[in-house]
Amino acid sequence: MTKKNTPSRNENRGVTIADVAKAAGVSIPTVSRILNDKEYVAEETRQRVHEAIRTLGYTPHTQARRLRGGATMTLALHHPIESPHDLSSVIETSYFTGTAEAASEKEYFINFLVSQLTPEALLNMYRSNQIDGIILLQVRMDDWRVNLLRENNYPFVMIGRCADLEDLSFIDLDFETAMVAAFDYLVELGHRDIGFLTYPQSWHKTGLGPAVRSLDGYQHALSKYGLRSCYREIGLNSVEEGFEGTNDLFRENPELTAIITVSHLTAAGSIKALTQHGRNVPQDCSVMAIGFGGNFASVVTPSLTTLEWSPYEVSYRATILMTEKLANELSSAQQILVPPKLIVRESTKEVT
Amino acid sequence: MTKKNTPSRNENRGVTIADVAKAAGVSIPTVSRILNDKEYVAEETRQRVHEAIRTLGYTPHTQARRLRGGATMTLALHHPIESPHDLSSVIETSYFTGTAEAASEKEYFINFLVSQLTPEALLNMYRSNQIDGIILLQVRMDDWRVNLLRENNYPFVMIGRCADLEDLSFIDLDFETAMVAAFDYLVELGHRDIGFLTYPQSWHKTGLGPAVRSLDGYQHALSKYGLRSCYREIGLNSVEEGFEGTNDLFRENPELTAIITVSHLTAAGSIKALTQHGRNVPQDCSVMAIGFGGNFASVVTPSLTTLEWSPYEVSYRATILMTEKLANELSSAQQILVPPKLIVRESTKEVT
DNA sequence: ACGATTTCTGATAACGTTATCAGAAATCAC
DNA sequence: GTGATTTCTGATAACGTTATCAGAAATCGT
Repeated sequence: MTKKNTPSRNENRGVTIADVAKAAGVSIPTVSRILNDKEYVAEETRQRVHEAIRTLGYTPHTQARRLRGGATMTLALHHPIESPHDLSSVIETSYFTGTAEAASEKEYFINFLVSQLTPEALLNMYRSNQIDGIILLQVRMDDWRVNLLRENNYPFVMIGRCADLEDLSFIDLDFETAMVAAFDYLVELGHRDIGFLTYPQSWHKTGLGPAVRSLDGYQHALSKYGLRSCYREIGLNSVEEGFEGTNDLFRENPELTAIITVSHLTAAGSIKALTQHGRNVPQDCSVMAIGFGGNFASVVTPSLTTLEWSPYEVSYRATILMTEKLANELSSAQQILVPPKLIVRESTKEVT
Repeated sequence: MTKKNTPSRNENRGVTIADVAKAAGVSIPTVSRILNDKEYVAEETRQRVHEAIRTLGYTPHTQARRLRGGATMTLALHHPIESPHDLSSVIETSYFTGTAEAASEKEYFINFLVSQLTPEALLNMYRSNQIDGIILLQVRMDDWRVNLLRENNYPFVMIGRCADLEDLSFIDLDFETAMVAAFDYLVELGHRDIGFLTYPQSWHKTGLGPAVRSLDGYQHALSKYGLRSCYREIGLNSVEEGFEGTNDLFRENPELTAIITVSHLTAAGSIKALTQHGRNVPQDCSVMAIGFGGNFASVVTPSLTTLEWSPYEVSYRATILMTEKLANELSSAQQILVPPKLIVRESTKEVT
């Protein structure tokens, strides 16, 4: 077969359903029926075939099943990045594992797309039968992926929301509600002057990032409690932006007793800025961060009170949703909003 | 076909090679030959078939190709964890993307295994033709996965090293050499009393984690420069362990002017401990951390001088290695050692 | 005891591709 | 112009599975 000096890695071509059939003295379709738990098989035959399967160490050929079955049993998870190097956060680990775990439970395979993906390449994934469906990360208001897949009627599920989604399935975070919960907590502690350090309005408008709509939530909360608006937009998710944003906020609003920031790093910058101006956290000013549940919040001093969400949970549920959709188990589009949780740690405190 | 009220998502069953053949007025094998760039096809025919492919929007059926071709064109990346929730570091994002990118370039699919994997399940991945090969993360000295795959003669590649590996392919970090480089740098700055905060000896012995053999490197370096050994073992990778380990070190060795720690978090703990005892970093004591190239090193104050390695690069190269092995492009086992790089930031300084 | 049903089983034909062969057409050598 | 070679093409048979059908054996009702 192969050259003598390059030892073939497949001495035995693998045991097939035909081998099992022969060993058990039955026909191939009978073995197939037993493998797939179809009705109308004699108990005695079943025993004999299972025995043969065990002694031969037979396992069905996945590729053959997929070809015959007409489904690839494979999903993709797509992150819309420019370069794979841009993926440098623990969030992705969490997204990956959540998706992988759900897929594994549903006996699906999962393919992570981290390269630049053209519209043509995306369609090809379906057309060439590489995947049955796709889970889209970081969906924006106007997202070419959504438009394309919708037009072509290919199955997909979104993490995040886009415009015009009445018939689409998605899972997203409900920061609109969560911000009000955060205010419930802070107001209870006596805070009346609460600042917000957030992403630019344009990001909220286009729907970029998970904390989208937290600005809407902030404004709802203000009107609920009749408080004064006081927020500032920062550019990037970084310690520096948090530092400078906080300085800006306080220059014009020295009366603030609490700040909510849009990420952990920003919060770290806030604390740094406050400390430098002689305000201790949380004694002189409380800080609350929006963020995914990593361990960063506990590592910082003081540990951060957060409005937390879990990429693992979100991607897990999105993946289950995708499999249900493919199994036609959904009568209509599912739209799931997950409320982030308030986790109180050391960086918030009642007003003294 | 399907019920009227559940709109089938595959109105057209997909265009096949037969459709192309008919449209171009040739036989199916001819189309196949053109698709696979075989020799002996008339230029005129080729044109006509390509034209048909284009107008029909044909893409070859991946599953059919795999069945016929006898290869799954799929790899797995396995991380030996108890629960997927244990994967909570940015390292994994980097491992994932490196592997995914390499696989994509080589036109392989990649499957991330994050669930608990039994030996039986591992063998089944091969036997049921789900994968052609696997990339093992976190290989230990005595690793059941290696033993099992070796016995069964299934292709795999390791990230990390095990015992008795003369005929095995792996990629690992060369911390033995890197530690000497770190000493070259520190000694140049005038340091003679250099402490090391490292994992327990047992971890080094069993080969757990990427910084394995850094202890050997430390001892090589000491003997190269005739310096005194002074290290302490810590339990976990955490700020607290770094804090306490540093306190321990200094209690018995107050003359230390530099510390090398085994991770970023540990280094953060070290800095905290030193500062609390009135020693400023780097003026009074230098701190150097071993770590993967995330952005944490730059976020800390002072930013950390590190001995850095890239999980992206390591997994990328491991994946390429795996594909080469499967393509029989390797005449012998490849054993690659990647030297971590010394990145000088703010936490080290010459002795004054 | 007899036909009607229920259980069980095996031929056969797909799923969409590629490898192998052999035959037809074109080119070459002389 | 003839035979040998080179190009080109199409039947046919796989790869390993499952769906469909029809036939055989067992069970049932009366």
